[in-house]
Amino acid sequence: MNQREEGHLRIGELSQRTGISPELLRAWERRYGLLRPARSSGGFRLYSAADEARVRRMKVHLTQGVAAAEAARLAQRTTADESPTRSLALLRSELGGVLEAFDEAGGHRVIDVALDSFSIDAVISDLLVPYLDDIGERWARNEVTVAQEHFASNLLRARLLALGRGWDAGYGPRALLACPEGELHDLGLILFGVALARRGWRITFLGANTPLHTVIATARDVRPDAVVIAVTDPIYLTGVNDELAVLAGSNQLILAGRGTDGTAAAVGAELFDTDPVSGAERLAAAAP
Amino acid sequence: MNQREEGHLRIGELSQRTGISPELLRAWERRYGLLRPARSSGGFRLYSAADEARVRRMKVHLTQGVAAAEAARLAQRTTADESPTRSLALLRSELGGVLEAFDEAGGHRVIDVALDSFSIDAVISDLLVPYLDDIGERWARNEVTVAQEHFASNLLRARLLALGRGWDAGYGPRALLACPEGELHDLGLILFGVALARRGWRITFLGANTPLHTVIATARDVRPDAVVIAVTDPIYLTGVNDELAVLAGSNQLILAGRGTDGTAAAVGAELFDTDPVSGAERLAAAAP
Amino acid sequence: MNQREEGHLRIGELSQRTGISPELLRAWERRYGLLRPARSSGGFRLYSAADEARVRRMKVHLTQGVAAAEAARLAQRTTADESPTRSLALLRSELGGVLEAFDEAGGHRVIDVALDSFSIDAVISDLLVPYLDDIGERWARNEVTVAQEHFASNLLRARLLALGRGWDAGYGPRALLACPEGELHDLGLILFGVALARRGWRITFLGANTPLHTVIATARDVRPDAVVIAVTDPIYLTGVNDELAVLAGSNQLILAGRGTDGTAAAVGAELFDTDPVSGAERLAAAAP
DNA sequence: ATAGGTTTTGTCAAGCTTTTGTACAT
DNA sequence: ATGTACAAAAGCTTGACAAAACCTAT
Repeated sequence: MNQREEGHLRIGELSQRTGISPELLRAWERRYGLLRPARSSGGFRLYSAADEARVRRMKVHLTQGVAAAEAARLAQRTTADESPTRSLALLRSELGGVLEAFDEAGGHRVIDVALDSFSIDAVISDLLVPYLDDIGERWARNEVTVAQEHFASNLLRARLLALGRGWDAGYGPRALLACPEGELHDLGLILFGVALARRGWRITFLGANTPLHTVIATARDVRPDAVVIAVTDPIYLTGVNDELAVLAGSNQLILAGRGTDGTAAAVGAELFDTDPVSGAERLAAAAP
Repeated sequence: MNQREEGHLRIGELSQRTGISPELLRAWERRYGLLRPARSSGGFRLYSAADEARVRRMKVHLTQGVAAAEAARLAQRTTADESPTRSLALLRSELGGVLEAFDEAGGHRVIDVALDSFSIDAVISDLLVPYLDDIGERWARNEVTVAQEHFASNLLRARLLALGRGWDAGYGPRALLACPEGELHDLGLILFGVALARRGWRITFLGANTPLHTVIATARDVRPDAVVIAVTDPIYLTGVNDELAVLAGSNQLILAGRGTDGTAAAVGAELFDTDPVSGAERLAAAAP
Repeated sequence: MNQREEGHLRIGELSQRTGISPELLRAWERRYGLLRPARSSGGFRLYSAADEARVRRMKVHLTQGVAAAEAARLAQRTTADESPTRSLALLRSELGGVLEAFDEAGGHRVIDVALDSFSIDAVISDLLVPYLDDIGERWARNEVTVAQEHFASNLLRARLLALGRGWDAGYGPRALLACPEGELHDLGLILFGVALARRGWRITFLGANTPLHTVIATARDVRPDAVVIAVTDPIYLTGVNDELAVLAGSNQLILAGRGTDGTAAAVGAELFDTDPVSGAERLAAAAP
């Protein structure tokens, strides 16, 4: 919902659409704060679709005999808790249920609902990352088979890579993404890529199990603005400090994953050990 | 993008095509940067097809009452903004904007984004069906021209039939799909076919304006597990009760479309008056 | 170019045929270089059939309102790239070119073109399999970096998994697909899955690097009609004969990949060592 | 609800240049 | 056939204008 509230209407059009006079619309804004229009450079009010909806609700309440001040409160409140059908927490457990039963259609359905109701950032942070953490833990406790984990990963990977299609297009800065040799789990890296692409970066994706020397060569080739190396376990960074240092020498190098602080300090890389969305946000905020 | 990136039109021709005066086109360029034409060696403006599409989108927004400055912003955004995921509701209004501006590339782009981000079921239920309902209503209110409706229908039909490619193959039960004589709108039927094919059924598609005796003959031939007759208006079912009864006698017959309950009861058919995806789900759930 | 360079028309005749005055034809030649007639010994212009076609295209563009200078450019250009369909062989080298340059958009474009003009089976057999073989060989000869191979694989995997979306739905027999532990290349397996799904089978996909004991457990769970284990190298089948035998005991087991004949014979599995499409066809033909 | 001032936006005009079909002289 | 000339049509830029729509404050 961070998005640009669009469809900017001027007061005359809103008046026509809703049947409320401009004067009254201004009065409702002043008296009850019902509307909070943007302004044009010259000062004209510019209303969003949400504003229009609020006015309509206000009208409904008025015709039901509610007093204006109260009607305005109701009209606003409804906006606030216009909470999408199901919470992401709920969807997370649903996702686990269907994926671990090898139910492909069910998996896609849950993701459809999530993407339609929430921003991608939210879906990543509050559905996918928690679910992946969760399945990882349960796998460690032997509550989930490798097959279930594979099935879930493959479905999610397919879905996320489809979301990422075209992430190399545009004009923004470019990031080169890879997991080092041995590291086979690239879902976190994909999540990071999707979140970063949302912020206007272009992504060149090398994926799991990529020897660092080839990352170095590719970096020379595509000249990225940042190189991101992600691991799920610091073990995959043993013995590659030299190569990391080379990368850090000629690029902004980011190490993502828990337990990588030591290595990051040693080779002169930045450390990102939080969730993918925060990481993407942090990188984008410091953009060139 | 190898396509006619050019097709350079001069301002008079663009004016004729779009119905916007040359002066105004220049003003929009100067004031909002809506157009960025190339120039001939002598300084004449040379507009591309993308420019033309942008002008058309601008017009659409203007007729919807959006102020010129904002309309220009919206008209530009859809082309420029490759942003990955939006909600299906948002995509719906974008789809309307581009299709009603006769912007073919834009239409495909919106559908691409939708299919990348959501499953086909969701795209049908929450993007295409609502959009078709919407354009139907606005057509009834004379807010959309026949040409716009035709353009949109044809683009969507082509796209959906491509999705349906190969829907006759496989192992599942078979459905025979047709609209009766006089009924020219088969998009709903195609949507139903796509949703049903995704559930493993094989589809034999006869399409719009098919006399029922032809359907009867075909049903004898291919022996479908279900025959689906869809209409947008019950008027197309007048005077064919006998033929429908024949169909219902030897097949599972389904009538789809609002206002068909009377006929369905009279001839012994099942009534499906909800959206295509639910209908397909219902039929598939009751599978042989 | 060797073509009937003849048909030599003089300017009067060309004028009559095209309805363009001789003066104007000469003007177009002088001003835009639209025509490049041969000359008779006496200096008369002698036009070829290509010239005539160019004039006709020029006329078409003019009636569409394109300015003369631009119409001439278009009329000439269209001649040049009049290559409607490219062969899959040609597309293969294009695909290599773009993917190995880390050009994501280009990769998708090539695949779009291929899928637009050819069946999925053909695209698999004559574009993707040959390309993957090719890149494999060049990788072995160190002509391709690991990064290039990873980039290409990830893009193709994303695209193919998108094609496979929903492959678990329907009524057909079910196949359980996996690569054994250690085997990280699952693209061939995905190709097989796509080809099989096109034939009405349902797919449960476990993907690369899946220990066989978990495949056994999953097979008990989802009761597939066939289990497909694919490798790129028989080395990944060492030491798992017992588990394969268990699988073969309670399922139709298929081993896919070159060099697996020994193992297949030993454990009682079927051997598929041809391309994915033939394999899928063979399995589907012997369907329950 | 009105008054008095501002912004937005479509339109027009003046003076000059480019484009393009046709005509004419050699 | 060639080259030049020409004039109508179409465009360009700058600047300005006025009606409609909107603002705030009373």
